[in-house]
Amino acid sequence: MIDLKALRENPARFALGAKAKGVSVDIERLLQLDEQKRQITMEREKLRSEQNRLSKDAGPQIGKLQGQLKGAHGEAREQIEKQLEELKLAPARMKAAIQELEAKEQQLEPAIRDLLLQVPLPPDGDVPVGQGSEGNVEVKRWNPPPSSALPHGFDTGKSFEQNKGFAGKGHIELLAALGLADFERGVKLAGSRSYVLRGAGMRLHQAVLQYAFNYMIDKHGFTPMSVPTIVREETMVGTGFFPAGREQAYHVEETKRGGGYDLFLTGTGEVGLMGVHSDEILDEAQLPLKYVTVSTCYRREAGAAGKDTAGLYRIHQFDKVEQVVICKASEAESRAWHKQMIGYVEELLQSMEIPYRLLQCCTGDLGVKNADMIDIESWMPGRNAYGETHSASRLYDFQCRRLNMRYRAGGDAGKGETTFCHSLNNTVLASPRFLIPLLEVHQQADGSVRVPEVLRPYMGGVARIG
RNA sequence: GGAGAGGUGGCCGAGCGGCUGAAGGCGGCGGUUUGCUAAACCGUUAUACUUAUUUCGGUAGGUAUCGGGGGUUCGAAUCCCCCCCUCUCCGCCA
Repeated sequence: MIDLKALRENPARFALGAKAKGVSVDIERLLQLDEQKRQITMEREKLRSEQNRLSKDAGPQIGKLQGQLKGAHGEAREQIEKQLEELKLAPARMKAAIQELEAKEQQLEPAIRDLLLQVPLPPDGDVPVGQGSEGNVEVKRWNPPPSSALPHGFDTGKSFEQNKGFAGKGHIELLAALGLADFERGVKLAGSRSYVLRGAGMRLHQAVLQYAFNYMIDKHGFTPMSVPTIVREETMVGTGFFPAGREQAYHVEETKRGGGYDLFLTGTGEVGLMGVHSDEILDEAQLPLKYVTVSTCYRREAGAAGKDTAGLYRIHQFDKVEQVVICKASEAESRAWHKQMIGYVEELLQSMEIPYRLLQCCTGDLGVKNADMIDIESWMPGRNAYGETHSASRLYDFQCRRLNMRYRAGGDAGKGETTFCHSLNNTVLASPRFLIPLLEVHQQADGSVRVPEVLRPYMGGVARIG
């Protein structure tokens, strides 16, 4: 959520930002409604203030008279009753007027909130302008140098055969040949875009996840977390996935069964990690919070019908190691963390000798909550193309404002202003999608797949699949 | 699933129709004292929205907030209704 005050002061900035992102939202109307509401609120508060004053003046008298009333009879009683009536008259009249204004406010509120939630965070000035993914800009490319695993290195500018001396297979073919996955039975169980991993396939899946998870904890000091993957609507709204991404989430309709609220399956561990400290005021000294989780992710893939239907690329359920950083409200710090979080992933990919590139996403590809986003794409020989495996976002206070996550300057419950935190997130590793580059790049001429050395401890020492 | 008890400021905890934005304690901050540390004492210490003013750091005012939402009342932390959450006991259970 953006700051409504900032919007009032500089509507053009947000209008341009929305335009650059290709998001249509009626900012003009939002400002009008906000202005209306504030007028009404001011009036109401004025009345209320007056009422409070009257009440304070008349209150003790009323109390006294009511006490006298108990022992009074006849004419004296009538006298007191009359006085009471008079005393109550003025504040009672105000009450009606106040309630009327309150009703008006309550009419305006949902509309304002709906619109406000839709206003995207404007992209940073240095983000290239573009319509969609075709406007993204490659900023870096890394190819593995020669090594024992890849004697000639791997150059994504050349064909697979030129690199490795034989014609490679795609991951679907490899999975089938090595008995690592079973798509038919997956579909039988759970419908399209479902799969079963088996044997070394499942083991490799777990190995990359564990490797990546431990890597963030042991090498970079992230705090390991397990967080809910089935959450309340407030958490989805707070983390910025709703309302815009509502169609992407599986919806568990508990209210239909008599429950008090519905639940939603999360499409990323980010939701749980960011939700942990919602409605909290953290101490400045606690920051930055560096969290990593590994969790199952559920995505409806609505609107992706017909896209990437085969294989492990676009599936409804997968597992992901996700990192988030919650830091102080500082653009410089936010930018520095972004670089670091990307750096961790680069290191990780390099350790597994997977060619990758960094893409600076353009304005049209950012989504409502990001000021800046870098996608990391791994080389997928079967597609003869890079495919997105990671996405690193910088959100400033957009998410923390929605989540009401603040910190107090000056350390342990000390004095100081409260400020919304800044947040960032990045994939560490998502599997089984990541098995695509892993299997395809490391396949051998004999049809087997070499397991990168760093993964072997997680595979019971296995060096080769098949 | 059944039966009970509760949710009050950063934390603990009192209040159970007006004198309460809220006692007391802890913690934090400032000060006094003091070889140092500690202790003692004094002061101070919620958040959001909003208005006016401003030498843009403030200053003065208003409204709201005692889990959330509604209601009763001239007036609600306090009474009533709905919801959410926590705890205890029983049942079921990976």
